[in-house]
Amino acid sequence: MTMATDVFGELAWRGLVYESTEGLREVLAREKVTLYIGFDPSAASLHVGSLLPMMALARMQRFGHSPIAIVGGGTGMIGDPSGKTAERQLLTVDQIDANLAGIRSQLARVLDFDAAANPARIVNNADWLRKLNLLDFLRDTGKHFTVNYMLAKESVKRRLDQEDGISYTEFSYLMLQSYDFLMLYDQYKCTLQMGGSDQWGNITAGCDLVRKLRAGKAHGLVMPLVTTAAGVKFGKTEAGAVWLDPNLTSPFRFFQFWLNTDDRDVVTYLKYFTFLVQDEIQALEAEVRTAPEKRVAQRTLARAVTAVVHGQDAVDRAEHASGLLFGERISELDVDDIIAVFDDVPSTDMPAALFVTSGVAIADLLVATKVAASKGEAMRLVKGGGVYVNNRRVADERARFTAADAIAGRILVLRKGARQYHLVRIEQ
RNA sequence: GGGGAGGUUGCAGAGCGGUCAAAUGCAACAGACUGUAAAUCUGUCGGCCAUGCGCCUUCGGAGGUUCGAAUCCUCCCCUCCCCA
Repeated sequence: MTMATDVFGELAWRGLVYESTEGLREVLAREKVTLYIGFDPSAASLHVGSLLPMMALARMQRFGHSPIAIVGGGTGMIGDPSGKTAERQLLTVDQIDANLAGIRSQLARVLDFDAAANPARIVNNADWLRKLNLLDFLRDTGKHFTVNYMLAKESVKRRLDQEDGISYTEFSYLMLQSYDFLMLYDQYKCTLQMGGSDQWGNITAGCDLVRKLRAGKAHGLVMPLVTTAAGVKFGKTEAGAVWLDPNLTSPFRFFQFWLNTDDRDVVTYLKYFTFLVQDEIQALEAEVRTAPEKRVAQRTLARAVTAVVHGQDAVDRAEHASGLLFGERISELDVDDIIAVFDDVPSTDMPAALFVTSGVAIADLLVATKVAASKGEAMRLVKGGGVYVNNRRVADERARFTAADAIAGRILVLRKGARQYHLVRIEQ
């Protein structure tokens, strides 16, 4: 048996079922449902954390269910207090609309909108929330929420204990999210909401609302939070969050992020973030045990995820670049090849006039490219042996570089630490 | 309205007239080891010039006392706690 025969079983062996409502498993086995997951529109791009729900929608669709991605253009204006310790910065309508467009295209990478029987949909809850009338809302929906219940919510309780408290705005979030569920139930017969484990309270509240107002049975399923064995926040690197937008996180860095996955996490991530089946993952798990240094599981993970998000071309280029960067001598490479390899890597153009006679000091180079925040820091880095030019360690913190040091007189490859690269192009 | 505690370098948290760019922990960055992993160990961790034990800007804000203040005084702003 290489694949669970029912979605619920499939999700379960992948470790994606953190909690679910009674009877969901049977419902999913019996009928095709419409389900939804909400995505946060507070940025113009999703990051790797959102990959888990994205993949979840795709998995559901593969089993014949109809996925809806709801982008919270309405609720995004409010801000979900779940998992937040501080009040959110409110976004303007324009910002949110701009963000929606970006997110939409990213979701489109894993969802099939043209499937005949169960097409995926993306909806914006602003369509109904923005035109909501306060009095009607309070009478029809608000009546079904007791403040007692809302106060008991974990996310609210935590904020109540805090000095800053919680605003009425964010306090209302629960009702709005529940209202979304109700609207989707009405419009698309949507009977299942999924999300991260922090959404459990919001989701069950929605189920209750559907039951009270429509006498319908709605379900919820939440997935675990993605953790790292090392205890750091998932999806962060030295350079910050790992985004799905290639302009924010280059495919090369994206690929590298996955490739650098901890041995202890890699099997979990294969289950979470790829479509690989049980047999394949088990084989990789064995590989991690017997030959961890080969990093086969990490490589497979990086390939699979990068292919889904950026396409096979990006995978090929990232692997090619990785091979060159971590393998051969850079200075032996062809300039055009280097420029191609470093296509993804941040770069800075500097006028040729600077590179004549005495040249540019390494510290100035590091500051100009923002590899170091200050000259003092740059000096320290070099002194500590953490700076490389053209893959050669810079030994002297007062070293200067001229066009003669550049590859073909045009390119200096700066590197900080093991793998943070920056390309300096000398303008001709 | 009354009483009390406090705001310190990313966070937490010492310092309470000079030896304070400010202990310690965490985070972060670099190095060693290694498998582009983890753990561990080492170093760094305001800025500038340069390499002197130099200069500049920092300890909620504005003034003041002093040869000298994060440390004392005055006023202001903000937070928390207790009482009403």
